[in-house]
Amino acid sequence: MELQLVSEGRRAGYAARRLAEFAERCRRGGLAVTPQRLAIIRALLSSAEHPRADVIYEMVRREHPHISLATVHRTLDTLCEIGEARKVTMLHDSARYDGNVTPHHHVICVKCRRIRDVEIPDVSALLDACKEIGDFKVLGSSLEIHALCPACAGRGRTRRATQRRGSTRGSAEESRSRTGEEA
Amino acid sequence: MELQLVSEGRRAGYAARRLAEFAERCRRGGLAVTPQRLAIIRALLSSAEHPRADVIYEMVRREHPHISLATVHRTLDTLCEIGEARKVTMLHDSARYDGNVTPHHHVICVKCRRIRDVEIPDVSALLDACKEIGDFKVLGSSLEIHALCPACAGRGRTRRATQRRGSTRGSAEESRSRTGEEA
DNA sequence: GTTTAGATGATAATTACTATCATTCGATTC
DNA sequence: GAATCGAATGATAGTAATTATCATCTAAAC
Ligand SMILES: [Mn+2]
Ligand SMILES: [Mn+2]
Ligand SMILES: [Zn+2]
Ligand SMILES: [Zn+2]
Repeated sequence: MELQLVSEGRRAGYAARRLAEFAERCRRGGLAVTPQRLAIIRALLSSAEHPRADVIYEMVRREHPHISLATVHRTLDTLCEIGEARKVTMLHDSARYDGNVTPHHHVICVKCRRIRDVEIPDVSALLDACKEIGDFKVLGSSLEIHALCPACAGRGRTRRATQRRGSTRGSAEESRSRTGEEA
Repeated sequence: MELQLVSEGRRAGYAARRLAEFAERCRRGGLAVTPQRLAIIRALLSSAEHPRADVIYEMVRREHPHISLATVHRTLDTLCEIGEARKVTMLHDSARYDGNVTPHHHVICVKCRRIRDVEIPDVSALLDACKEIGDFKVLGSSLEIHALCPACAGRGRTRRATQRRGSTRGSAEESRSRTGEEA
């Protein structure tokens, strides 16, 4: 199979549609439509680069020279919470190490960040067969499956954590998941 | 298809084999076999948790109370460099945001961290059909395809960066990839 | 226009590394 | 087994990327 990058045209069309509906979606979600929020979502949607917060900051600063970097961080986080944006990986805040260097994939609990190995021959085969995508030379791949672990799925309304850095840390479940040891 | 977690038995067997060959592999790679390195790889291979550096530190400290956290960070990094360990994601050092909230996947350049969208219907279909893996309830997924972008693939021996946090930053290529703007 | 809950800006604090450097030690050589 | 020496380690300072705090401001409702 021949995999393709998403074209800039498709991306831009999608972005334009999202942007048009943004204010309405904010109001529906009970969020104020501020110039800062508009500028930030516009910057994010204008880029195919999956930018970092500091990059968004630099972009937005041209139109809003007084905006605070903290506002950019906060707003991007808020956008993720209301489903207007996402992070490319949910494991961006600290390195998780793996002694298994064979190709494999991971299930990650979105609440406690417990990670377990999965093997998915179909996906691995598909990707092994694919040596390039667009003009990128493929080296390998890793699938991150978002899930709820048994502990977090069972009566999950405790701690509707916002998944901010550290916001879920310190709970019994969390610390168990962070010991790194077998039961 | 019924996806399964990798069983603890299989994991432990693999870990035992890796550990047995570790000293030899170090020597072959020109690395000294120190008690700290042995303790760290043993801790990593004893866990199915994909632990963070601080978790490894706590585990190792029981046997080596004088070990430094810096040594743990350094050693884990070294282990990754010689292929004895890996990180679960290569995007762990800062958040990358995405305004495209439809399910899709990403190609990531391992050198400059440029990220582009990819759609892979086969993978998405496979995962959509799968509601649980072991006792984890699946919510979604995201495939991270490691690759070389056109810019980095063309005469790539410049900066054989060790992929440490920031070690590749500041290059022309890198800063271009971090502007988040279209050409 | 007034009210007010939520948003912002300035800035301090925190987390997770990363760099520096004096000291120690594993491996090789004798 | 002792000498040698460059790599490895520990202690600690420094940095980057958030995250928290709080006084001030403002969008939205009335
Ligand atoms: Mn793994
Ligand atoms: Mn994307
Ligand atoms: Zn969980
Ligand atoms: Zn690149």
